[in-house]
Amino acid sequence: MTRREQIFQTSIKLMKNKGYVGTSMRDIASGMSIEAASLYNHIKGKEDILTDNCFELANQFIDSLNSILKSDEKPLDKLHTFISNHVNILVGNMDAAHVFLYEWKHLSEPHYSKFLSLRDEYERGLRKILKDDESHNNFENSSYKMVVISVLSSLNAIEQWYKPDGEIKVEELCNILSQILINGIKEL
Amino acid sequence: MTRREQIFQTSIKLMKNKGYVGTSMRDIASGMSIEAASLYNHIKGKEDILTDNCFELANQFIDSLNSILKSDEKPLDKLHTFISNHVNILVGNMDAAHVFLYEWKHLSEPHYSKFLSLRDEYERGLRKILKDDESHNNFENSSYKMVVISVLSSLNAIEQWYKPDGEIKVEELCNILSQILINGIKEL
DNA sequence: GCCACATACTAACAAACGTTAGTATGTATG
DNA sequence: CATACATACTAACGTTTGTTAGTATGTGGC
Repeated sequence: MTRREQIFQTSIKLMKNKGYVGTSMRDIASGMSIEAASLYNHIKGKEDILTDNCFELANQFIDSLNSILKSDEKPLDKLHTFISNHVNILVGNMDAAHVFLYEWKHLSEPHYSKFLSLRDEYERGLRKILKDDESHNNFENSSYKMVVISVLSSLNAIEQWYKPDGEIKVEELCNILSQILINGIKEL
Repeated sequence: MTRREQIFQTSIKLMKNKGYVGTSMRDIASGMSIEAASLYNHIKGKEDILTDNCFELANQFIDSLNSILKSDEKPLDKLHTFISNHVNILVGNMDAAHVFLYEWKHLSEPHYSKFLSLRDEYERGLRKILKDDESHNNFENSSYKMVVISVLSSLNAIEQWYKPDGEIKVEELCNILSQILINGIKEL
């Protein structure tokens, strides 16, 4: 791992607890046992950290989406793959995911707008996957946004409680979440 | 509305966009067209704003929970009431809800710990309501935390997209969300 | 042995931060 | 008229912020 990557990792961990704005360059430096000024040998500035982290994850999500959209799976299988990919990206980057989810609003332009448009693209992708699944094609149009965001929120909540080293394995996690989302809490 | 309440309202609106740490006393003052020092005639300090906001909402949620727990509704009806109450509190305080949900981590002790314990109490309450409903009493124990957080996350996500003046009424919102959560997206 | 590079340091900068002290002004109550 | 209160101001404080400039040290390749 390069020094730059070490800095990112340290920063993300701190920002998860104290937020992007609440984490100072001196906090980060201190976490690496160096001086704040030394950080600038490896990164251009503080926002580098946020920007890189947010788009690194955003691209993973978008890549996953695109590979699903152009696959020839059946609609319901696409939904399962979507859930599984989403969960795996989250679980594979627990700290980074938190910052990605809750600190992106501190991006400055043009990154802010770019990020929002990627997020929109992802939500429209999930919407398409849901619409193509004819086993529940009787949503009202105005309900889709609600459904899409509910599903994503439930998935993203993993970051709040999942322990990668705990007793629940990732595949199991995907299965249970698919169950809850598709069949509801009634039938688990 | 007292001057103090006006300050809170202005602050919450700013903090929704720029976060608690990212919103300065001068930002707030500027939003009210006064000087930063003048704010201190009405509040003790910056953290007053966050603390008051977080516990105002937390108490609303806890009050709702307690009235449900001691009611004699049937379990499934309790769940519906829980969802309805939760949604109504959120919708009745859209800006405040955002700050409540995402900025509480900047509370300092002892508020931070107190807040966490209220949150825990609320989650345990929902868990009890779910467990009492025998129409789906076959959860594994380790799944309950997941279910509770999934439900709450879906409900809390309302704050991200719901427009109180839009075409969807609050009762309708509660009904659709109950459907999605209880029966899953499959059967809507 | 020399050069390039990665890595770190000290010192300092201007700006922004939350907050305090002291004071002025209007308005309502007695 | 006097007193109290709400509300606002200017000025300043000590601290923290992100960042830059300039310099030192070690390590690997030619």
